[in-house]
Amino acid sequence: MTNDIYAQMREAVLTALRAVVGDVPDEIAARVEITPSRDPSHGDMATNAALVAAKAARQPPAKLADAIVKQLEQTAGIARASAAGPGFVNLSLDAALFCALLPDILRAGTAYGDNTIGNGTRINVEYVSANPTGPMHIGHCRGAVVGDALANLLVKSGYDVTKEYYINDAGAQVTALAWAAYWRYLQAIGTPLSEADFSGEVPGGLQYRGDYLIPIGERLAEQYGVSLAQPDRGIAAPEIWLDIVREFTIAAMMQEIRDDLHLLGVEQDVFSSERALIDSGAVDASIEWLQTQQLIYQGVLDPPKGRTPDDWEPRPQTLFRATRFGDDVDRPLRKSDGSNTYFANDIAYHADKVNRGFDVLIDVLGADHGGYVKRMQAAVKALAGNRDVGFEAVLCQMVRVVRGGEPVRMSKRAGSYVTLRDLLDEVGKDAVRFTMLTRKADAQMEFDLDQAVAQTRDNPVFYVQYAHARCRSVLRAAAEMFGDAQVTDAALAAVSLEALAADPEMALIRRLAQWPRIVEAAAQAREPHRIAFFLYDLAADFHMLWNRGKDDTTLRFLQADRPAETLARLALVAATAVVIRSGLAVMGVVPVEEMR
RNA sequence: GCGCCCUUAGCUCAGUUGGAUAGAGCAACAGCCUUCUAAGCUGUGGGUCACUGGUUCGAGUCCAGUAGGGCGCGCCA
Repeated sequence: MTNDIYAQMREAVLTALRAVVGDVPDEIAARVEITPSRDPSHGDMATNAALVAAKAARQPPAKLADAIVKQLEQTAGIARASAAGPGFVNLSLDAALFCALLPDILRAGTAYGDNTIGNGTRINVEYVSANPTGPMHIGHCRGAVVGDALANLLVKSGYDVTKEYYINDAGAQVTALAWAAYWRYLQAIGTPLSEADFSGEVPGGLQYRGDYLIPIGERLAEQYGVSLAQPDRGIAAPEIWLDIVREFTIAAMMQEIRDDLHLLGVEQDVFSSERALIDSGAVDASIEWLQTQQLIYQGVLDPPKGRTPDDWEPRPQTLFRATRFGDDVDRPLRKSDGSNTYFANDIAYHADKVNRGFDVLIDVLGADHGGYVKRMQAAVKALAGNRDVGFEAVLCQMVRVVRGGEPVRMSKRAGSYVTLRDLLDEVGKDAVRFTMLTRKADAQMEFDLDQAVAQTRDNPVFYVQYAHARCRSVLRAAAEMFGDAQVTDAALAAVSLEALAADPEMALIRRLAQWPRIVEAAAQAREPHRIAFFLYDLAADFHMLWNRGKDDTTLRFLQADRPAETLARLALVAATAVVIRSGLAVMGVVPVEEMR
């Protein structure tokens, strides 16, 4: 179990509070917080205990704070306590208490920062879920990275996590895909049809004209010869080829998507197929079940207010009573022609997840699906019955790709980026992942190709990696000095740390001490980007300490004539490297050993 | 017209779930290489947290409204 100084101090403060006011009701205790001080002159951390307890205790906050201070002054590990402002209690801890963290970090390794707030809760994170109608592009990439990092974060916080991909392999889109692949097939066997002629025969016209289907057409030709076409190499009846081509193309696209995800470092546990769900009868079963709950009726929706579409006609549809669960309007499950809507399929899919026993379902979605969240929330509530199943959405805003300040067009022209593969080729997996996590998911972001590979401070990927490389560099040099056995994490966990006292050293240790609470808060808020910002701050603390050695040579890590001091500092360096690795692991980024 | 998200330094963004004097990077200016990597570090200047009210010990953070931007609004997925 992680040694969390903030959690320890919280207990100490609660004990002090009880000593002053007697019993503390749970709802007040829950509001007691320990936060790191922004201003070092306020000590190491502060608590709002007196402020939140004042009303119930019928004492002015400042007076209560004074009483708490008296108690805390007796507490082991607390060097100073003082009341301040409207009733804060500032705490300064013994340096030894902070230093005692380093051996814990070194022994725990990247497990430092793990917590148990998840308490084994079964949680399903669904992300990416791109339609298998083409290669992955940058738009999919952000959701993939955010979802994957979120899953890692939840694992680290003690949740039982399943990472899932929902394949939208049913419906009109994949039929259009099959037609497009069929066109490429006909081309491969030498059809006399022009593209325009062919397109004219396709219901809805030819979509998906990208080159990526050319090899699919060739493989179809290899495997099936001319058997899927008319003798004159024209269009055969769809019954002859549609199912075959559709299955073949979806399988090929999914393989490509999985390859891309693999290159991005994303490995999901479960791939669920919409088509399989439909074929199994699950969709109809879900609708029937909702019917038994009397949550379904035939009705006519009002047109959207103030914006009636030109072709609007009131039509009776099968509707789900989403309003009963907090949605704004009831939502259609069946179109006016009786076929199921996408929402109906999605209900069956989420019912499937509910039935698999998850306690929480998280969908990582593009922001253009934002309007979808309420109805899914309503559906999950209905499907869960008397069980308590949470539904949450993490919305990812658009990414605009720029190079040198100029937007990069999403066209096929040379030098622009269409596919995830191209992005990975230029920037690399680690920079893509890290950069995608340097913004809140629900804020629009600019992905600057130049910045992502720049070796300067304004590229956080580089800056954090550089800090880790510097740590490793020091440890390599130390191994020369002391021998390998002396500078392993295990050996450094046992060294005396009394020599650590300088301000920048203590600042770094205080930062390391915050790691567990950062992980906890990020997991609770479902905000993996906080990890990236923490690592950036941690790297800044380390780079600062490193450079202090320039002004004051006694602050350099390696002191040939003072081995005890050197070993203490090595323990700090090694612990810093551990925490950086721990954070990078959440982000799915590989730490570098040296810069080249 | 309705719903969701957004608006913080010249620019790009954080802001520890309501805490003390709102912080980073870039850009500007002034410094630091006899070193374990200067790919870095230090310092200075820069703010009506879009606006107006409200809630309370306390609001960038919560609520209502206004303005501006993004996304969405039955028979697409």
